Amino acid sequence: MQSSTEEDYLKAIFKLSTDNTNGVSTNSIAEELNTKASSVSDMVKKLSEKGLVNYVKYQGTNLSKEGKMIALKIIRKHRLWEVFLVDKLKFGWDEIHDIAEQLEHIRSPELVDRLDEHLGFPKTDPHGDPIPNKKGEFPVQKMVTLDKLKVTDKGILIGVSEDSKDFLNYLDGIGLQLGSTIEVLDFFAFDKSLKIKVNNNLEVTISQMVSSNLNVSKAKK
Amino acid sequence: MQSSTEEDYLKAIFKLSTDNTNGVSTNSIAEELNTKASSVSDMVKKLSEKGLVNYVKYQGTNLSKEGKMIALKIIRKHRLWEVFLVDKLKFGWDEIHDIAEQLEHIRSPELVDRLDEHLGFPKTDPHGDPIPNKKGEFPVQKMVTLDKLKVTDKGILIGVSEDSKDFLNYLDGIGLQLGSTIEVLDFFAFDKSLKIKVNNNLEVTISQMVSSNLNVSKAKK
DNA sequence: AAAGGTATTTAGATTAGTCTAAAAATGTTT
DNA sequence: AAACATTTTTAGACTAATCTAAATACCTTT
Repeated sequence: MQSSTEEDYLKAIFKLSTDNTNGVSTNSIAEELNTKASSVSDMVKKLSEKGLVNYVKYQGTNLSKEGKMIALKIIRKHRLWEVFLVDKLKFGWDEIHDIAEQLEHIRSPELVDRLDEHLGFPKTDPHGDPIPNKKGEFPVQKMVTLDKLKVTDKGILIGVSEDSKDFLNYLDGIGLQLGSTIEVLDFFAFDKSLKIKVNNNLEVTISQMVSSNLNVSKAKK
Repeated sequence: MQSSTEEDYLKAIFKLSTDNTNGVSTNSIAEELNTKASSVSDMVKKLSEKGLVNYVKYQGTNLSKEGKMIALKIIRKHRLWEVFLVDKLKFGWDEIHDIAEQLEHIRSPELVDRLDEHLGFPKTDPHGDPIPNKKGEFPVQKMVTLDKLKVTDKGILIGVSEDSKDFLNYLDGIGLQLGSTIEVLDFFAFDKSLKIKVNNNLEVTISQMVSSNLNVSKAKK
C-alpha cells in the first residue's frame, strides 16, 4: 500500500509524462509538487525500490506499469469526485480542485465504483477531462477542429494550427489557452460562426476562420 | 489548524467524556485509538499547549471549549458522510464506518454545509446517532421508554429500568446492548407487543413488559 | 578538452507521530 | 504507613517526509 504522498508523486509524474520519450526530470516534479529537488530524489528512489517507477540516476523517472495504474486510479477518483461536487452539490467548476485533491486519496474501491454508478457513469469531469474506467482505460479521445463540433458539445483545446502572433494574441484575449474547456453554445449557419463558452465562464462568438484552426479533443458525453 | 491525528484524539476524548465528572484516563484513550499510553501522553501534552484540552499530569484529560467544538465538527462530518453513503450510494449500514472515518477529515466548511443540504438536513445518521448542527449543537434527544414509540420510529437503547440477571440475559439473547439501534416495525394492539428490528439486523417481537423497561433516545427524523 | 553553469544527488538536520523500556507517581492492600 | 500493583510519564530510538547546504554529474560553450 502506498501513502498519499507517494500517490501525489505518481500523479505528478503521470501528468508530466505527456512526451514519454525520455524520463521526467527531478526539477519538474519538484516544481509540480511545490517541493525541493532533494525531496524528489529521495522519493523517486523509494518509489523505484517499490517497483512503481523506473528511475536511473541523472536520467529522470518514468512510471512502471503498476505505477501508471495507481496514477490512473487516483485520477479516476479525482475526476469522479469533481463531477459529484458540481453535479450533486452545485459547486462552481472553479471551487472544486482543492476538495477533490483531498477526496482522491480516500481508500475504498467499493466507494469509487458506487460513486461512478451514482453519477451515471460520466465520461468526463467538469473541466472536460476524460475519466478513466475501472481498468484505468481512457475513453478514446478524437482530436477534431472546433468547427466540427455540434451545439452542446464540449471539448478541450489541445492545439492550434495557425500560430501567428496576432492569432495567439486574439486567443489570449478571449481567455483561450491550451487546456481550456470550450462548450459550443450556438451555431450560426449564415457565416458558420460559433458562440462558445470558454472555461465555463466567458461567452464569445468566433468566426469559422478561427474555429477551424483550433484543435480540440472532443469530450464524449 | 490541527492534523488528522489530533482530530482523532479529540474525537476519542469526546467519546470517552460521557461521565464528565473527572478527566479521561490516558489508558482509555490509548485503547480507544489502538495506540500506546506513552503516545497519548505526548499528544495530550501537545493538545494542551494548543489549548484544545485541559490536562493535568496523572489526572486525565478534558476537552476545552474549543477542543469540544472541533470534536463536534468531526462528528458532524462523519455522520453526514454516513448518511450519504447509505442514502445515496446504497451502502449497508455496517460497511460505512471505515470510509466515513476517512471522509470526516476532509477540510472544507463549504463542503459540509452543501452535503448537509444535499441530504435534506438529516437529524440522525444511519445508526440513529444525532448529527450536530453547524454550531455543534445536538438536536435535543428525548429519553422515552420504548413502548412510547410509534411504528417506523427509531431509537437508541440508552438505559434499562429493570436490571435482573434474567432480564439482561434476555436482552443479550436478542442482541440488545446499550447503544443498539431499535426500529419499531409493528405494533400489536391486543397485547401491546412490538415487533422491532435490532441493529438493522435481527427482527424480534417483545412484550410490553419488556418495551416499557427499555429507555431509548428517540431519533428525530 | 577545459571552464562554467545547471541539474541532480548526497549528507545531515528537523518535525510529527509512534514505539519500547525504564522511572515516577498514584492507588490499594495489608 | 509500608509494600505491592497499576497507571502514567519520561527518555531515547525509529520512520516518513521534508529541508538546507555541499558535493557530484552532466551539458554547453569556448
